[in-house]
Amino acid sequence: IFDEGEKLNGVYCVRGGVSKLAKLSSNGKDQIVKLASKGEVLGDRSVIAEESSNLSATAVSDMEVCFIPKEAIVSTLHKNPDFTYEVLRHMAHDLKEADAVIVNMSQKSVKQRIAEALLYMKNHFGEDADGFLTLVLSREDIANVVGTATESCIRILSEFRKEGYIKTSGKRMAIKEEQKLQDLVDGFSS
Amino acid sequence: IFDEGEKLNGVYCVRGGVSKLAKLSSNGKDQIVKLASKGEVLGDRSVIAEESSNLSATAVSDMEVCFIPKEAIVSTLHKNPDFTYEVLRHMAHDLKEADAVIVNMSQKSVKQRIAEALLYMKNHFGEDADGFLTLVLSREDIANVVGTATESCIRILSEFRKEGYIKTSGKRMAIKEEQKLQDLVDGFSS
DNA sequence: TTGAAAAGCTGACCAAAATCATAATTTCAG
DNA sequence: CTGAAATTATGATTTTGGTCAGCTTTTCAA
Repeated sequence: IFDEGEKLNGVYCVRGGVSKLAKLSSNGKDQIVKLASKGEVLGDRSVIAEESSNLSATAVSDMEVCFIPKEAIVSTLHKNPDFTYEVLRHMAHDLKEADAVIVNMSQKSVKQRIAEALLYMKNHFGEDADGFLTLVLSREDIANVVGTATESCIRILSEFRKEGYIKTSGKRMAIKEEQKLQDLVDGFSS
Repeated sequence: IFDEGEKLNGVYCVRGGVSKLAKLSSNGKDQIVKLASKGEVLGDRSVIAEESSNLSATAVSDMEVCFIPKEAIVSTLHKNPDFTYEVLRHMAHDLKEADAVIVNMSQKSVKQRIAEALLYMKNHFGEDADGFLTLVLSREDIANVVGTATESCIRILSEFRKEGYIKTSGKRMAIKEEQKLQDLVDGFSS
């Protein structure tokens, strides 16, 4: 949808499908910073801060997006203080979430972060009739979400499968023992 | 100044000195999310998002702060759209910085992150006449900034000292070879 | 001034995770 | 359907960094 460093002249509103927002690190690996789905807006930070994008946005599944030009946003922000205030509240909330992510990244183990990512996928994107997660990500994408090597991610998912916490079918995954994963995240057992 | 979970009824404006904003992780360790100095505002996110604080703010050095009650902020935000817009721009910028921190945390080694922290301390807080960093942090605080164990932090700083990149005098530190540290951060050599 | 507490330092050891290598499986275009 | 490419899987090895333990130095209050 757009690339890192690109100058955006508008924002994208997600109508359907899922997009990953990633940032390239100096060692060449992508770090996925956010997964955006229906109702979420991409590029708002860059347009508001009047800087070029710090992230790239890529479709994970087929997507429908609509474009809102920069001028429309900026003029609404100036004309409608209530709107601005709401955007502000939203950003303040995002910032607090970002703090939580920073703490997770630096203090939790890869296993805990993967368990957390699975729960996040379930809670934010749901599961289908068979109990499989609606959002299908490659192991590599999951690894990039939690900031680890693809192999480590695969290994830990295999372990979860052997423990019976999840089941897999191709790249589709289903959570069988949500509580066990939650315990892992919370640091019970190990 | 205030604690995590506390309900703030105003923001604090830093007049002088330095404050650390930290978040307690589930394993009991503090993660320092931000160092705030003169001109910066503490607690703005929580007041704007109308949530209780997700961070604790602690003085690192003697500080002078002034308090601005919540009502004053909120009413100004509603009355003065330009002010709101500026706050919004500022937050959008902070969010982009937070993304960068997330990438650093997950993709860079402890050594790289410590080197980066030293450069950050120099660039944001300056150095005195003798070339020592103005901001004096304990090894433990530095470890909490980069998200590592205190011992690892000490070990790596010792290494930097032996390599001649920095010199130390008590807990005061001076950067001798800025370029070498920068090369480390950028991933040249190792 | 002194003695206890805090901070800094160092070594030994261990666990977590990255890397390298290679194989099996799945996906998909033609 | 079929073969190449991508993805998933797993083993072996190495590196990084955390933990534990003991020690020295600094700081600071009584």
